[in-house]
Amino acid sequence: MVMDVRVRDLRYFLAVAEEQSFTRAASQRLYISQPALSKQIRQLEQSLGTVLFDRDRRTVRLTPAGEALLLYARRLTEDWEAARLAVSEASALAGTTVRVGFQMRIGRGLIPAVTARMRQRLPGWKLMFRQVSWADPTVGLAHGEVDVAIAWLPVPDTGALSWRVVAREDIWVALAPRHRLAGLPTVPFADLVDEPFIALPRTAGAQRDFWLGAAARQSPAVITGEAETAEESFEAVASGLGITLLSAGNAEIYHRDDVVCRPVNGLPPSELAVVWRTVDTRPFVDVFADTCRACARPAAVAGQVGEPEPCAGP
Amino acid sequence: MVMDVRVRDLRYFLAVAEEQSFTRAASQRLYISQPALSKQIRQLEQSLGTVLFDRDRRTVRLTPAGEALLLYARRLTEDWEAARLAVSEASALAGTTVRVGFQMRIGRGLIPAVTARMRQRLPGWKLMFRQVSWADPTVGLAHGEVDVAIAWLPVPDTGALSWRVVAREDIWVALAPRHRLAGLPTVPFADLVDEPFIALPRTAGAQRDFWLGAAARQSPAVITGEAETAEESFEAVASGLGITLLSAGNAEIYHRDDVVCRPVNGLPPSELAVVWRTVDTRPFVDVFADTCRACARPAAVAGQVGEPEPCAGP
DNA sequence: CGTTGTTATAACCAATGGTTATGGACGTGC
DNA sequence: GCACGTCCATAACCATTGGTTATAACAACG
Repeated sequence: MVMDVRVRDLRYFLAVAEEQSFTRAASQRLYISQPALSKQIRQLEQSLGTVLFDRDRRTVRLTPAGEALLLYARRLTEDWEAARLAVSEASALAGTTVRVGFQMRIGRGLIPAVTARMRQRLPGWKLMFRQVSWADPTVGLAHGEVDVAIAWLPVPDTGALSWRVVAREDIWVALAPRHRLAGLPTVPFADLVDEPFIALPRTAGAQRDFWLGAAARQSPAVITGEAETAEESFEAVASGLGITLLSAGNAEIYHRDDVVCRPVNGLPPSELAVVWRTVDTRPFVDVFADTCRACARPAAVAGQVGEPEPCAGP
Repeated sequence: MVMDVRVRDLRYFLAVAEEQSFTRAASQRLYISQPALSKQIRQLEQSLGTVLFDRDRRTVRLTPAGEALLLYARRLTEDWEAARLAVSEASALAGTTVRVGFQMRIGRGLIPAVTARMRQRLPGWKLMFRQVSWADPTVGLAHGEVDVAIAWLPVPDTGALSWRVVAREDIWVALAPRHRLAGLPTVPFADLVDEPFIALPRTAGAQRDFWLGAAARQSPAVITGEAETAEESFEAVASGLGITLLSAGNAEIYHRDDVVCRPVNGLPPSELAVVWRTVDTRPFVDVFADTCRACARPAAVAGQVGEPEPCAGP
């Protein structure tokens, strides 16, 4: 029987070895419960066929077998870290993948069209999609988790990011079916200003404000919950905890029976854009952005020339 | 997010890289289904944030990132193998663990008694138990998987193994509840000779013969199934596929409602022994064997002086 | 056009990895 | 001696992961 260790098992082992305590290693280094750690170490011992720790009620000490594993555990975890770095570098240098960040489902036929176009313009390249939480307003661009992003504006307007609009849509509101406004065909935003809202995380910045309708407010919104993903947001709405704004297209894409979506009057439309780091001169980034724009609906891009526009935030 | 790879993931990756085919790697190298392999490689790619294989309907080729991982994957799998060997050697040399092999549950109060005694005689040592299949008549001793074993005789009588009897028990038979002999208080073996038996694996050798009642047979047994563990054997008996012999103590230990056990007349008793490699001079092996004998029931060891006795095999 | 071979995806179930609750052993302080 | 706190192990339970079979889509070939 070949026992295939997981680097995490080795991290667990190292934590216990260094802390000399299951409880402290679990709670202070690994952030798991003590029984989970006890169980994992026991399994590792059984797989290896030997005891790695001498357990005394007061102390946990490495056995000679445990000492032997200690050296290897350190080496293996370091080697794995080096492997990940090598893979990341090779990927970036060889450039066969475009990593695309997104916060909400893209839909709108955009990705199939872009994928087909990219296949012609950059043969052999692949698109890899990464969902990023609303907590990161740069949609993974700031820390290089992705190469490009498909994001709802506004994104941080510091000049670090550039974008082109690929869709423009009216604002809708998501309500619980029993909400007093659920029966209206259209909802004036004035009727929503005092409603409890489900907000984006604070770190979302201007995006949070936009989706609270800040452009049409004179005072802060009433916030009864925060959500990091659209899924979390809809769950909160369905439970009656609050309401949330969304684009018309997303009202359709995220349709569900336990949430009612209605058009809202009195708010500026929302815009979906392809976003990239301004300093990123890698050719595939341009190709991707151009391709997205070429695949966008004509009405969405009229009048937008790719320059950052003033933020409507408070 | 720290991604903790498992050596098995790397083995999967290496198999695909070398076969250049998911289907062949899955079925011929890894013995898993193709979709499972597809899913695991996809997950590895997502965790690393890059594509490792360019997939074409006809071929699977490594990307540059995949090539980078290839080197590390080989190194990590080799390092892990070296780690396991180092641990095994350290364990054996340092000697803080007695690995005890067994094929059937030991019971009979033996292990608690032995554990307590060993704690006094070898402070700091631990017992680690390994269940070994009936396919290995040496109960893990031949290949060094264990240091000592608690096994039902006969074990291979080549001189390589030594043993001391710790329990002696009459033979019982396990029958399906609806079996024609299930209602008898005691069953003569003559009534069982033509019954279909569940046998031990062929590789079990003399043990297989013993538990088919070879000592009282003139012709081969009728065998309708084989089992590698007691659990498998009982399942087959309960399903009506055949019958099996067992010791009196095990009839009690393995009691279950869907199997009837009855004493058998006409067969020599069975013997449970502590077994070790004759050439194994490590002191803890002697200590363990002595301790087992000291804890055995007096009636079991009368007349047994620890020498290998003639095998009753056919 | 039909057949074959390949990888991906879906639905489902088994196995693994986590949680909280509890137990037993030990040490310390009163 | 008793009460309490600390520590690791175990049990019961649930969520997540890893496997299966079935199926779909696509490309190549005859």
